[in-house]
Amino acid sequence: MRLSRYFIPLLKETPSEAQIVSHRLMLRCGMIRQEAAGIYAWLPLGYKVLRRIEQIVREEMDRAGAVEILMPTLQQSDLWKESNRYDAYGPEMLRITDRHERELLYGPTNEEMVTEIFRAYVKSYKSLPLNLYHIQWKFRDEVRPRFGVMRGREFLMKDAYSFDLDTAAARRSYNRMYVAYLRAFDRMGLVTVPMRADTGPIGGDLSHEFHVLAETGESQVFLHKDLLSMPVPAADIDFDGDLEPIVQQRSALYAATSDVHDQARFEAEVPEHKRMSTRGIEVGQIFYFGTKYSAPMKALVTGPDGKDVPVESGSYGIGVSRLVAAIIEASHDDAGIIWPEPVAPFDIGLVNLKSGDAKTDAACDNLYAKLTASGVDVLYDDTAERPGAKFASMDLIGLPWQIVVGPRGLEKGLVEIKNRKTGAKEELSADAVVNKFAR
RNA sequence: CGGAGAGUAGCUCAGCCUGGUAGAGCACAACGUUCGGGACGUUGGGGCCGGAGGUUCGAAUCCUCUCUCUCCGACCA
Repeated sequence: MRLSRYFIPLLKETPSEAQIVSHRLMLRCGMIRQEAAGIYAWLPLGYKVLRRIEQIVREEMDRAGAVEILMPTLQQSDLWKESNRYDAYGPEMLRITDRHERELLYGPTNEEMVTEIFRAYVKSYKSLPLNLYHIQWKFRDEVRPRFGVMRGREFLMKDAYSFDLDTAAARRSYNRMYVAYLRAFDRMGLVTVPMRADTGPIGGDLSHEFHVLAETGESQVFLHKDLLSMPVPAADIDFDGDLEPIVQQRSALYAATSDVHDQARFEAEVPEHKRMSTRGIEVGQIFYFGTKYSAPMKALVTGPDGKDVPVESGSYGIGVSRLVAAIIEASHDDAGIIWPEPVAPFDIGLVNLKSGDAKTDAACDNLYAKLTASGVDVLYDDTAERPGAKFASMDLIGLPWQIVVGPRGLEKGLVEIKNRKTGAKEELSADAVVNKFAR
């Protein structure tokens, strides 16, 4: 993409509303624009990152055997009355009345709707296990939205719902999501720790929150340090196999949010030099809640014994839009964002140091064409800005690599490549650069 | 929902106390000089001062109401 034809409204100054680094950087990079409290428009750069994160989540859900659907943002109140949550959910639920005076709501979550879909079609244990998920905008009318997309009212969430005949099978479904989450977050360059957690208003018996450790996190967390260096299951992990050991390996080590933290147990179980207390950003949560919805909503399946039983369920959320901010919190420096390669909005930034100079333009255009043709996503700064400004902008945007092309290097037939994370620079011929990055 | 604060140019803010025809820096446009880590000069465009009412000869400024946003606390992917 040529910068001169793109839309990245960079800001030199920090808008006054931004309190945390990710919010500040997202605004300065022109990734998002606030349209109302906790409601954001996603500008091209932000939207690209959002989609890349979404795609990783999708791939890992699919790998774990979940099936993607798309449910609407608006729901009728009837279903929520069936589960008795219409009143229980309170003012956080945005309620809307249509022209026929029907009560609608902007979905804060989808247990009811997915259960309705399930019960309409699935009657036999032979159709199980089943896991349906979607990636859709949610709305929760938070009293106090803040920190940009970290705590917006409208947010993009992946929510999956598992259906099983009995608790043992439900546990296996839960484990599949547990492992899928470890993999998805790892692919985004994040170190996350699953923590035993409160089940909150959604309810249930078994729940883990996945936290990214960061100073600006909203939750206080306590954990065994070894959890930070646990191996993440590889892509060829057998999701039909026994995943319990993977879950147990982590569950054996103490990790809890302040809601369920037990200081005495923490000190008893974790040797002092392994204790860690810090802040965490919750980027995912998984629940097993049994028949909480299937029983009142009569989502029954017939078992091998011919008897109808309410289906055993769990729900599994990932805050996709929150992850954009969480990744920035976890990966930045004074100059700007440092994108992990898998979620970077572009693979490479190409800086033309002397736009308008025939030789430099030709060299850049040539590099840009070759890299693009070989599948590399390049942001090509072909503007007439001064070099200093271009470097600052590129560092702010934080693409993993920068290629710098100027007359001085071209005299020697070389261009410079710089790694954003390490700052390491190297001079190479244009052909060598193409070879290095071509897919 | 309790407490605190802010709405003036695209952004950051001054002006308000003590009413008198709206300002700065950055950004934007033109020209010139520049150009390897956020250049400089000259000129120019841009704001019914969040909205409504009131006081006054006169309101960004004083009063009342209202809307929006931000921060601190209790709740949440």
